[in-house]
Amino acid sequence: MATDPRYRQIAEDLREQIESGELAHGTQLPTELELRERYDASRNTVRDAIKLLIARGMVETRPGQGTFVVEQIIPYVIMVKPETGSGLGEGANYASEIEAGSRKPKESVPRVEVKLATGVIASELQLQDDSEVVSRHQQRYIDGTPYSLQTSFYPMSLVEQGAVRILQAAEIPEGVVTYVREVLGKKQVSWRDKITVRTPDANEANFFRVPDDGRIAVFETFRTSFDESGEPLRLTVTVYPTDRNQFVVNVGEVPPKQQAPDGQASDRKQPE
Amino acid sequence: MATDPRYRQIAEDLREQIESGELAHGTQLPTELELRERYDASRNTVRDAIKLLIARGMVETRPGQGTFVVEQIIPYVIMVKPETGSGLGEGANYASEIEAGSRKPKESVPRVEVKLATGVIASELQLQDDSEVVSRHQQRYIDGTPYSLQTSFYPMSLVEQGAVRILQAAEIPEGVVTYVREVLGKKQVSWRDKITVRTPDANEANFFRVPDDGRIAVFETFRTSFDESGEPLRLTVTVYPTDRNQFVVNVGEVPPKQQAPDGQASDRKQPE
DNA sequence: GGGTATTTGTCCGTATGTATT
DNA sequence: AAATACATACGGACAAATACC
Repeated sequence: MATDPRYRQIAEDLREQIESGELAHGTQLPTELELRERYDASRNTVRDAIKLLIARGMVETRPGQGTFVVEQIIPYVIMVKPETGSGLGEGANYASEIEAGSRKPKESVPRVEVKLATGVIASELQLQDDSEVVSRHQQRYIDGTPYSLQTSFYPMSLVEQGAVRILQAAEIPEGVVTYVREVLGKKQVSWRDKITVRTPDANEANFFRVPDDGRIAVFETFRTSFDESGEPLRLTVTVYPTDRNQFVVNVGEVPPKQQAPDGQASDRKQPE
Repeated sequence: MATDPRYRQIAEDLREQIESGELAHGTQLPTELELRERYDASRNTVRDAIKLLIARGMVETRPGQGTFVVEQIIPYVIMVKPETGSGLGEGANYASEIEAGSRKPKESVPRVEVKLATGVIASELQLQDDSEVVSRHQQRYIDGTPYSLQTSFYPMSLVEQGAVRILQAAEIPEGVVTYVREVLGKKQVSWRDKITVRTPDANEANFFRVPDDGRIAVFETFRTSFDESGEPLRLTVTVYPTDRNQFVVNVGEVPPKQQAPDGQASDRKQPE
């Protein structure tokens, strides 16, 4: 068997030190020059090893300071399906999807635009390509840290039928879904969530304060909501960083979970 | 404003060519030497630009051949919640979670082990640390390509109560859940799914045939199933590559989706 | 604020190895 | 076997960010 390249050997050695706890979370690694001497390799080779650990999300570099083992992140929990009993079709205030606790959600004033539906938007809302839709975009924070970017798309027909407040660039306190139900009698009775993962674009990387080199992916969720007649009411596209979020779906009456800080990932199994 | 480093400028230029369709999916980029001349930069700088595009999942390199724009992948759709009407608690045969069509699922013979529960496993199954659990591990394929790695953990108490076939290293055609219901009368009435994303370990990267540098993440899902008394029956941990899978959750009566190949991601919105 | 030392980031040139055709 | 193209590794120079005095 071929021996691993030098930079992989070095990365492997550092990885073991990190996983064994020898290098604790948040502590600084030896500098590149020290590692260069320790492993008797060139600085560039050491840097290649570090790049590998960065790609695996184990360390981060801070120019002028050094290289550090990343801190553990306690993930936010996103409930896809509300607890049974809380009833469907609320979901206007996203605070309900956040685990209770000391966490304080905050959201920006929506930016409202009228656009032409294309691609996924048209297809999910079952509209012709280039139909008009209203787009409402918000940035959301928890405890001051960027949490998600969300854009909801509504068919323009809702506005034409009288739900004009959808066009207002202001929060709709009772929620758009409640508003549409009150004005038009259209009730959201079901939805489909699609959860995908991709690399963030430059804007998203900037907002979430993650590196813009694609090494931290984002969840992109598509929620298409339907009324009783099966007609799509809206499409909500939400983007979350994968490094601090997880989704939970409850099916049936699930017993409440006693809070455990949820240690590390499971020990994994090898395919023979 | 500071100008971007050369390698980012080059990456940006190539990115635009790819996204504009000038460089179609599957086509070869100019070689490093050609790019070196075109951009009047060193080969190492060109390589840094390509590394950025690799991290973003836009291109791949093949030694001896060249650098290519990655092909579009048509994702598999994983249904988290079965269509209403299909009843809960089947889910033994995972084929049901795959979209119908020409796709042929296949799974390996389970590897069965008795282990001590630790961390998440103990906590999800509400067992003491170091209690015994039965682990059943399988590799699953669709159309011959690696699809997921799955390990289910069962409390040893199920075996002690008489469900001895859980220990057999062979498929249980009717499904373990059905078997447990028939033998012990314990019925799976609910479950909780947790969906997270992380980088694959070496074994997973090898099985899924993705690069082992962490640039393609995996979904790791935890499904904890409960019986009528709220007692955990099993924990199933499944790992899927994020580059070819997506999750769909239906809540309420969702109208069937007319099949559209689901073009590109939504056009994204900028945080002011 | 300024100056200096430390540390990582960028960019270059070169040589050699390995995979593929 | 030869040619091509990417992978690894080295060494060097300077820039940029940070911390400290």
